[in-house]
Amino acid sequence: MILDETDKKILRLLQVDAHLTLKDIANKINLSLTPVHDRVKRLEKEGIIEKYVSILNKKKLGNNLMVYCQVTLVKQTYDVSAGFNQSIMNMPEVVECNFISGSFDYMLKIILPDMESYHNFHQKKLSILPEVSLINSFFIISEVKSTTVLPI
Amino acid sequence: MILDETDKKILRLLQVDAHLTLKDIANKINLSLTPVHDRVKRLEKEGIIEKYVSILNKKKLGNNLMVYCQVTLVKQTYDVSAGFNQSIMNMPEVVECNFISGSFDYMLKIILPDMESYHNFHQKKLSILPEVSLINSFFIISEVKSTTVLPI
DNA sequence: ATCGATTCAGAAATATTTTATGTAAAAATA
DNA sequence: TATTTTTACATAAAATATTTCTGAATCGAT
Repeated sequence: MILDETDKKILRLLQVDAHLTLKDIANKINLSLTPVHDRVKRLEKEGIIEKYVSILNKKKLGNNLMVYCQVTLVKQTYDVSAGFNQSIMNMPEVVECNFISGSFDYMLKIILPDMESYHNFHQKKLSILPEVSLINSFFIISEVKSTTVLPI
Repeated sequence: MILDETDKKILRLLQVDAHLTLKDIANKINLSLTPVHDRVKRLEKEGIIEKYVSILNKKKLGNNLMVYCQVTLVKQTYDVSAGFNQSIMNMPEVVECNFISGSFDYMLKIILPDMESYHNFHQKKLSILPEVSLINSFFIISEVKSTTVLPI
């Protein structure tokens, strides 16, 4: 699927604010409702637009700690890896998990209320997994940038 | 601000799908439109709901490479740090940047089309910064989990 | 030149959001 | 305890937004 400049303009706008109305978008890119509507629907159908979500404020929800965890598995076989993946999917505090090539196997990003919660998570949920051999934690002191916007 | 169970139910729904109508939400939590409307407006006003965004498909936009970069600065002074932060804010391929305590200073997450783009980014945009002393890259082989949903 | 496909505009129909009005229960005050 | 105030909710009407319909203009291909 080929995106023309109009598609890209729409995507750039919707990435930043999904609550813009079709009319808002139409005005901003000098078009009528119809093409904007049709294009958005097409972008949704094609899966270019995956979903619309609300971004909540971490701190106001009491989540004041973010941690990167480098995890090394006991073995690098498919079974061990699949078992680990499965466990991670059911951990809401793990907001990011990526399989890595390097001196460890996974990079995780964890969001939690405080250090006590992290201690608990580390001891009772992560290190307890049979697939996990080593955990290396990096505590985030300050968030400089965090965006869902992709370059288009 | 205190969130009751009804607020939390609304937030859980909107985090996953911001295109649910007030009616949809009202039905799902057995309420009428008014309280749902009023609560959502209050959550927006209080900043609990920060924004509504569209999530786009990386691969369909041609971004097939994700990299974590551990960056060490030349000095850990405020000025150097502030200069680095400023530069990062203007780099659309850097979707995440966090100041870290540990054996390096920053953890970055980069999204790009391919290795060639990364090579270019590394040489022409990142390592060229006067604040940067060392870059350590970890290439993501496979994305296991990536969510904007916070545990509530 | 004509046909078909694509892209867009305008308007009507439908659905959603917003506002207004009112009621009942709980909390606060006299 | 009685009264007032506040809070939370329901229903309905008004204002907006989305969706669908109809048709015109442009571009390519035959």
